[in-house]
Amino acid sequence: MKHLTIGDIAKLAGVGKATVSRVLNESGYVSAKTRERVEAIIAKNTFTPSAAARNLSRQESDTVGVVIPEAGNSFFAEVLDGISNVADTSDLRLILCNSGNMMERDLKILHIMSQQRVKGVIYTPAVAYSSPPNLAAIKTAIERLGVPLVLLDRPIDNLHLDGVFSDNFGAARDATLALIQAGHRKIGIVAGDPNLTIGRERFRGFQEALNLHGLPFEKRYVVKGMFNTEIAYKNSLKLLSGGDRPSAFFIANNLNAIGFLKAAFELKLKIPGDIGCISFDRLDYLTDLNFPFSYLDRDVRGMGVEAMRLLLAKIERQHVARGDVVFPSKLVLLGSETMTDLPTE
Amino acid sequence: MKHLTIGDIAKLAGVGKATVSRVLNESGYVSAKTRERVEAIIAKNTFTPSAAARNLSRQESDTVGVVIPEAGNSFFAEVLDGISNVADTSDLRLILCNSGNMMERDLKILHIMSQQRVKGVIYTPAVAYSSPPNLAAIKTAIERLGVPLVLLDRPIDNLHLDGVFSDNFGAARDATLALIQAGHRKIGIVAGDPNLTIGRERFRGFQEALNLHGLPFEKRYVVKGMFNTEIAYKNSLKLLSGGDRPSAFFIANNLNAIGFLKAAFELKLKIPGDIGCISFDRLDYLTDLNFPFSYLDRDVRGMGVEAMRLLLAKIERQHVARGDVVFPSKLVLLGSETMTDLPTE
DNA sequence: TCGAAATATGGAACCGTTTCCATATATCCC
DNA sequence: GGGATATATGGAAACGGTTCCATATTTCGA
Repeated sequence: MKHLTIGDIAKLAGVGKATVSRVLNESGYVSAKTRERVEAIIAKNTFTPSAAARNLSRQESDTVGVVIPEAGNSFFAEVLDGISNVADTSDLRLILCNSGNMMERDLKILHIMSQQRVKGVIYTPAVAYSSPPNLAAIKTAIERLGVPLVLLDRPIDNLHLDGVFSDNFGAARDATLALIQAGHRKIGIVAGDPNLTIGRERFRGFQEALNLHGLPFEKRYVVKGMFNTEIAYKNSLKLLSGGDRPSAFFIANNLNAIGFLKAAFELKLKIPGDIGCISFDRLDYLTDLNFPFSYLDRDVRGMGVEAMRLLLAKIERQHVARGDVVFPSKLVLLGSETMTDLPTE
Repeated sequence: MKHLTIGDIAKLAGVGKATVSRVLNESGYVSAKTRERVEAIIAKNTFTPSAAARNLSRQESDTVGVVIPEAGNSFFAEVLDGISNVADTSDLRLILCNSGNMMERDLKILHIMSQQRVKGVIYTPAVAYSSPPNLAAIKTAIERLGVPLVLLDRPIDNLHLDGVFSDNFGAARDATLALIQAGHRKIGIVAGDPNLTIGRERFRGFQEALNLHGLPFEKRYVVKGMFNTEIAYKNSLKLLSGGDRPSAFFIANNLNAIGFLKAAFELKLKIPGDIGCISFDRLDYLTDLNFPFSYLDRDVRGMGVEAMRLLLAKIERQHVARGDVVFPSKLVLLGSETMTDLPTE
């Protein structure tokens, strides 16, 4: 299955390659007669121009790179939906890479994107690159890329890059305040990944709320969830089945919430009643079903759309004013944060 | 940000372009001394070879295309996770396109894939292409593509193409039989999209089960779900709130199930008890939480992995024996299919 | 009617690789 | 030591487009 080339078409139409190129791109001068003849030949002969040749010649590609850490995570699926829709209307191709939350793959992927000469990259880093050598590595990888880059959801420590983020600190604080408001005094957290800034920020927000009310921070009420359902489940089970457990939890994300809920249900704990909770991000199907579970709501698909728009702006005007987009989180209280029993103290 | 070329490296190292190319690809003869010198130059100077140039020269690309109908659907997110992991280990790039279940975009996307000169395509069609003109259109689009193609989940009517599928008919039949087994006699269906073969097959399987037991097929017990949560919700609400409703439903997929459950919950119907049901595919978070909802289980991620493997096999040996892979569906009965009241007849 | 400007077209260089081929040198076996 | 063979290397021709430039023709205004 050999492909016809622009030269073949030119020969068939009895014109020069340049003319065929002009017809294809609707650029420059071409007489109506010639245009029609060339178009007829193309239609009859199944000609598909090679993107590689075009990209090489034009010294630019028609693709943007998308790097996500977990393709299976519904959060990123929804983000991707937003991204792909904007890409489609802008006639851009998407090269998708999945880091699996592994730093080494992250770095390798950026190198791949560079080889592909993408016009820009939307990037959710696998880790926060906190340690100096790692930071240096990611920094040079991004510099070598040499094209606009937009971070999505996760910042990189000590390296300011534009992106679409959330107010993780504030939202976590507000959620925790809502628990306090509801009467809880012994409050725990199903914490996220401390290797990620968003994990640490949500943790800080949680602590801040305790501070504001002079409540003590108890290390034993911290469940390591790691933004992972399985880990959150196991560790929640441990704390919840012990004698001394908090009356409420702030849960750092949706995956943690599922793990936590699984443990709670397994122990026949009632929510609310035995235990109150609020989680960061909605719980997909559960929320669709009006399951009375309180959460911090974000427009996830919108974040994808906005990331792509920001990237396009940066691609067009090479020096767009530095602008983070911070998406608001709206606290949606459906009852799971409440306390059935009055506080005992 | 100009990129260095192989020629620049060659000049710096005092060798020919061909030699640099040999070093990069570890092909042909290169003396150890020369190799080291070239590698040193490359390391020092940040050289990233252009994929476009390589592809053009080699007359083949390093990418495969993935066409999915809904990036936001968790089913495809999980499939994509499987696909991307295999692609990663095979050092292939993924070009992702999202048809949004629209036929026209489907066709346009295949054309894009052709321009990209992908090595192969994993393709979930937006529709079944049942009408002759549409069938002709998709047929020529695929022929023009001229590379191996693997269908995923959805066949194309009257055009046999290899792919990774499920036994939709048999699984739907067995699920419905399980409802009958549980004592139900008035059984409805929340049907899928009749524009899709999988929608029709699941419908047929449902009818077959009724037939096997001499139960009448009642058109008024059919809820049009269209594999869409919102539509399934609205139409379920209509039937469920009426006076004459079935005691059980076979639900054609996960999105339909969410819509159906939302309606049932809203009407305070208890499952099981007031109503029994089984759905095709698991309900993500709900299933994770051991929600007692019966479903037909498939290894979704595995389907993605298998599709990619099949594609790779076809790419390597151009004429791999025609082989569909049919993934089994396992019926997982957790109670929602049961009947609390004994049948009245 | 003439010259400038607009329109139309094709040749050829170029984009950055790979790969074929020719040539040169090193190695080896008898 | 000499011819066959293995090793090493670079020049040059692809690959399939785009675009600059030169040239030819047409249009148009004064």
